[in-house]
Formats: sequence, structure tokens, C-alpha cells
Amino acid sequence: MSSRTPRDGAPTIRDVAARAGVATATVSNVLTGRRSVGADKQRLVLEAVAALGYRPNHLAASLRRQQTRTIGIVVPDITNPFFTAIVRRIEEVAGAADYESVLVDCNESTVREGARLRALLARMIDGLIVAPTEDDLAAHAPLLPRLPSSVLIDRGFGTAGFDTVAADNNDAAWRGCRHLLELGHRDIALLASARELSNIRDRIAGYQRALAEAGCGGRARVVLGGHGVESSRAAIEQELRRADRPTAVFAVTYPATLGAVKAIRALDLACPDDVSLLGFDESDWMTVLRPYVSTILQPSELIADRAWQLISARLARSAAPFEHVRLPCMLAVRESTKPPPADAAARRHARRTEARHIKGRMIA
Amino acid sequence: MSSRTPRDGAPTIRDVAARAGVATATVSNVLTGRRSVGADKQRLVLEAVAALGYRPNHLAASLRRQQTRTIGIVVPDITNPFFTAIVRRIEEVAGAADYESVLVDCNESTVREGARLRALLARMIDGLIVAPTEDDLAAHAPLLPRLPSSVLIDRGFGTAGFDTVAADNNDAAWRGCRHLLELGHRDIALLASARELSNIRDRIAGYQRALAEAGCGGRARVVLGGHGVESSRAAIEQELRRADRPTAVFAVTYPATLGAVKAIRALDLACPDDVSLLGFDESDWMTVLRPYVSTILQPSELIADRAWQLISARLARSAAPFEHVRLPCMLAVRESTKPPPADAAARRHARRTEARHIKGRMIA
DNA sequence: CGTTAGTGCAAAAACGATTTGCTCGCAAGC
DNA sequence: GCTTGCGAGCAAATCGTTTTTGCACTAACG
Repeated sequence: MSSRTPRDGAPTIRDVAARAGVATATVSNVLTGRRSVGADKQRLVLEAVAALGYRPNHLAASLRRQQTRTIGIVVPDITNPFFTAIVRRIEEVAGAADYESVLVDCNESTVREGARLRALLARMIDGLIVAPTEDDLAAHAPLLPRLPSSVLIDRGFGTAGFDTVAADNNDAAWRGCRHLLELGHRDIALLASARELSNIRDRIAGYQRALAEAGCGGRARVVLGGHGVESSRAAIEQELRRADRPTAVFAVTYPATLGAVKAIRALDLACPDDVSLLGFDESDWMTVLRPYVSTILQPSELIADRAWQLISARLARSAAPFEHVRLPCMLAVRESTKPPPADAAARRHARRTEARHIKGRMIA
Repeated sequence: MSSRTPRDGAPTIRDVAARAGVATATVSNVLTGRRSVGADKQRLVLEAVAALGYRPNHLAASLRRQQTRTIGIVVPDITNPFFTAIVRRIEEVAGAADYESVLVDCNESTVREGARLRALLARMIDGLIVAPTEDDLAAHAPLLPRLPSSVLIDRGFGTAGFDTVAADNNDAAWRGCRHLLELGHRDIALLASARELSNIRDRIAGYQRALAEAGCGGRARVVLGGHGVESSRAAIEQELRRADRPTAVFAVTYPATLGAVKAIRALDLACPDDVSLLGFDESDWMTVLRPYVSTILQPSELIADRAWQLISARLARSAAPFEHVRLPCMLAVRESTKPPPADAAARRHARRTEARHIKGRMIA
């Protein structure tokens, strides 16, 4: 009956207008509420909409309005519960604001990140929340001018020109390290992934700061284990095999934490009797693991919330100066961190006096 | 210089055409390769594209072509590693085929699922891969006619008219239960989430089938613990508190598995000495948990791959009859399943004779 | 009583691509 | 030599909305 009822079946705004006997503009106004419409026409339109089961084509609206109500979420590894939680939360709050989220998992690969970012930008997404695989987004320089309003989360803060949201990594690592120092540890190995990430750099810095304040600035042992569980395990296992093995391991990454647990298991070391372990992030399974590992908890949901807030503001054309949010972490002291074994203290003492003996006045 | 160089900066196909001195149709033909274009014009267009840094607006193309090269992925809980793996894989293979994935996490809520599905459909996505929160998609009946080519994964196979991909749940549960039976267990509790899900129903059926084959059809104990870890823990804990507690627990869900571990811990039962545990799905953390829990491994990546294949075919307008793929699971026997304790056998014997005594000939 | 402001509606112009005809040469076939 | 066919290229229509513009009509104000 109406001018066009093609096989794809979806009625258009014109069908509605025709059926209601009004202009398409009126239908649009009724539906969007941008301009007032007389009560009678309003009723006619609504009836026609209901009768036809009309649902506006979001694509056409997006094209016209030049905004898609879609954001991109780019993470290096959705398998990491820290990112899983963030993705989940962002999807939730964005969805509540009627924004769709398109997901990209780059698998910690910069080239994949570039390719997928390119594809994303062609879609005219309105905003982007990204945890980059590298610290310098300039790796994707040709894309940068095209970037919609974006928020960087967790890492990659080497590139200026974005809002950023992250845990207060420096403080978190500082507090974690202090906790170990207060227990009496002096040989604390830090197990991190890679120095190219701003969050990791901050964590290393916090660790070193705590060490320096305790007068052990020279004892920093930073072990780089890469992004995976296995590479982390291998790296820290090697460190734990040494005669002067650390009395405590501070793993500052989720995979590193699991890697450290595995290494300690593999070497048949007792935790925390032989070696203390402090981790980063959390898995439900930790609650049933003995010892229940002490860990630093990042406020992942808060990070997601703030990221969404910032993107929201930018979407509303805010031209406020870039914000750099740092959220405090929680140190959860559980069972895996205890004072170092007595013989370790003795060993340390021996080594120290020996060193004094050798280097003589040089330490003074 | 060109007719329009607005502040949003993005050059359009018209800008390219103007600069190259050709019609927009020619630019389109060069870029899409649908029709042949003379070598000279081709060069001109390509130069103009490069000079302007032109990137086609995917939105406009989608509107015209009536396809967005976007699929939706709807899962009940992305926090569950089974779904995390699937989402990750689908995003990967879809991305490789230049499809974007928009993610929806329904948090096991049907109303949220409906709302988000509605929003998704308005976007003209080309395909949908969904693991529904309920068995019957008819809960969202008004949406059904609008559904693009969709594949159901894991569950919700109560609704006809879709391709489906899942683990062979019946067989998996059968094999799991047989494993426990062969170890000598006769009191095996099945910890599941809810009967409304086809996958759960299949698992229950497989469990019951194995029991029946072993002649213990009457001993089925199905415990329903809901979707969460805590509710599962509470449910199975209650069961384990009973005097005639089961000698083995078969948790057929990822959260149920963790819940069962927690319950066993909470009751201070020894696993597998007091009670055996067989789980479903897997977490990296299991490898460091003692006992290393035996479990059923679903082929999540294969499920994702097959789902994408099916969607792919439908996107290419295949009108083949609906396919129902069932993929075999792997039973990983590790440390948490052992023969039942001797006294349990004794108890069982006692109970049986007692029952005989009471019921007399009735059993015969 | 004339002017202004305000309201409600229809028509038309975006949005930025793809696709459909149509024209124009030019070469091959009869 | 005339027609047929084909490859190239262009103008215009199209996808389905939103938004602007212009018109007609009413109410209020000077």
C-alpha cells in the first residue's frame, strides 16, 4: 500500500509519515522531541509508528548528525582481569547512556593495534578509550590528527594531548615496597613486564623511591619478564635460583603475579617462609590459594567510571584542559608477606660486613 | 580551495573528485574496484587520495550498501573465562575479515539483554553471535523478526531458527560422570546453575545417563546454585554438610567449580581424600592450586571459530539449512579426583542394607 | 487596525558514500 | 561505410534520517 514496502521489510520514516498523513519532519520531531508538535498529529504519528513497528535507522541518523553514539575500547589483553573488569564496566555505563562499545583486543601487538585503530576511525566513532600497547601513541602518528576525543587509561601516557586515567602506580608501588621493608626485607626483587610502559615506569619508580628512603637505594633489583605468565615465571625463577636470592618478590603485573607463584612452586620454595610475595591485581582464585597472596588492588571500576566521565564530557564538547586522574590503590595484606627468614638476615649481615671489609672506607 | 573544507577537516569523496578532476563515481570505482577505470584517471585519483589523506566514511558506505560490516557479540558474563576466550577469539577472526565487533555483556540479566539487543538492532549490524541469558529467545519475541543472521553459542537452543554451536555438553558430562563412577564413586552430586539453560540441561542429562547406565539412576543429586560463585558455594556447602554427603562433586560451570572449591575449603574437607571434585572450564590459577583440579575443558576457541564460520556463511547470503555444531570436550584428569574413602563405601553399604531392611521386598 | 511574535507543518537540503543509467568514442564485424 | 558492442566516464538518484527554511495561521501588543 505505502510507496515502498521492500522485501527487507524495515519501514522508513517516510512510510510512517505517509500512514500518519504528515510530513517526515513531523515524525522526526515527535520521535526526537526537538520541536513541539500538536497533540493530534502526535497521536497519529505514534499510532503509525506502533502499527508499522517502525524503528529509526540509527545509521542514517548518525550520518546526518555526524555522531554515532559509539565508542571504541582498545585494550592490550582482555584476558587480564584488570582489563576484563574495565571493559565490562565501560560497556555497562556506556550502554546505560545509550552508547555502543566496539571492542578491540590488540594482544599486546602494536601493529595489530594500528590496523584495528585505523578500521575503528573509519567508522566515525565518537570517542575512544584506549590502553595502548606502547607508551608512545606516536607509533600510530598518521592516525593521531584524526583521533576523536580519546581517553588513555592505565598506560601509554608518553603522548601528550589526551585525558588520562590510571591507578596511582608510583604510590601503589611505593606502599607495596614499604610494606615489605617494614617487614624487614632488604632484598626485594621487582618483577615487571617492560620499561616501555608509563605505568610500569611509575611502579618501578615508586619501588625505587621506597628503597631509597629506606637507605637501600643500591639494592634495587628490577626483573623484566615481558607480558606473559610464562616469560615472567622464567625470569623470576632465574632470579630466585641465585645464591643471593631475594627474600621478597614484588610482582607488579597480573601475569607477573601468577608467574611468580608458579616460579616459587616450581622451585619448591615455601611462601612466605622462604620468600615473601606481593602481587598486583587479583583473581577470584586467589581466595582459595594457600598462601592467600597479598596484593595491590587497582580500583578498576573507578578507573572505568572516570574514563567514561571524561569521554562523556568531551563528547559534550567540553574544551576543558586535559585532566590526568590518578586513583589510589589498596594494599591487601594477606598471607604471602611475612618477615624474612632469620638466616636471610644473617646472610645479609655477613655479606654486608664482608663488603665493608673489602671496600673499606669507600662506603662510609 | 575546494568547495568545502569545513572545520571537521575530513575530506569527502567530492573533495577527491574535485582535486583529481573526475566524477565521484570514478573515485568510488577506483577505490572499490567495482568497475574498471583508465590508467591515467586511476593515477590522478590515487594521487588526490594520498594528497588529501582521504579515508572513506564507512558510515555513508554502510547506509548505501545496507550493510555495516559489524557484528554484535552478546554474552551473559564476560568475566567468565570461557566467554572471555570466545569474545577474544571472535573479535580476532572477525577483525581479520575487516568486521568490527560490538560487545554486550548482559550480566545474566534478561531485561538488560533485551534492552541492549534492541539498541544493537537499531544499528543495522550484519550479524549477531549470542549466548543468551535464557533458553528461550522468545522472551525478546518482538525483536525476533528483525534479527539479522545470528548464531547461538553455548546455550539458549530452545528457540528454533538459528545456527547453533556448543560443546557436546551431554557427552562431556557423561564422560565426567563415568570417570567418577569408574573411580568407585556412587554418591555424586552435580552442581549446576539453572535448569533454564539448554547447555545445563544437556549436562544434567549426560550425568543422569551415566548414572543410569551404571545402575544408579536413582542416586542423582542435582544441586542448583545459580550463576554466581557465592550462591554456588552456599548451595554445595549445604549439600556437603549432610550426613550422607556425596563422595564426589561434579561442578558443571566455571563459577560452580570455584564455588565448590571454596565450599570444600570452608568445611575443611580434604580434597580428594574426603571428597573428589571434578570441574568445568579452567583458569590459569588452577595450575598452582593444590590439588590441581580435574576438569572438563570446553574447546572455546573452536566454538568461536565455528561460530564465525557460520556467521560468515550467512553474511554471504548462504541459505543452507541451519547447522547445529557440537564439539567434543576434553576430560583433564588431574589431582582432585580419586577413589572415594573406604569408610564412605562402608557407609554406603550400611545404608543400602538398612534400606533393604526397611523397604523389604520393594527393591527386589 | 497593523505589526510582531510564535507555532505547526511541508518541502527541500544536507550527510557522504555507492550505483544506475546514459553518453561518447573507438574498434571490430558485416 | 554502417552498425554493433564495449570500455570509460559523468550526472543524478539513492540509502534513511535530521535540520533548515519558508509559509500560513493565530494571538498579542502598540
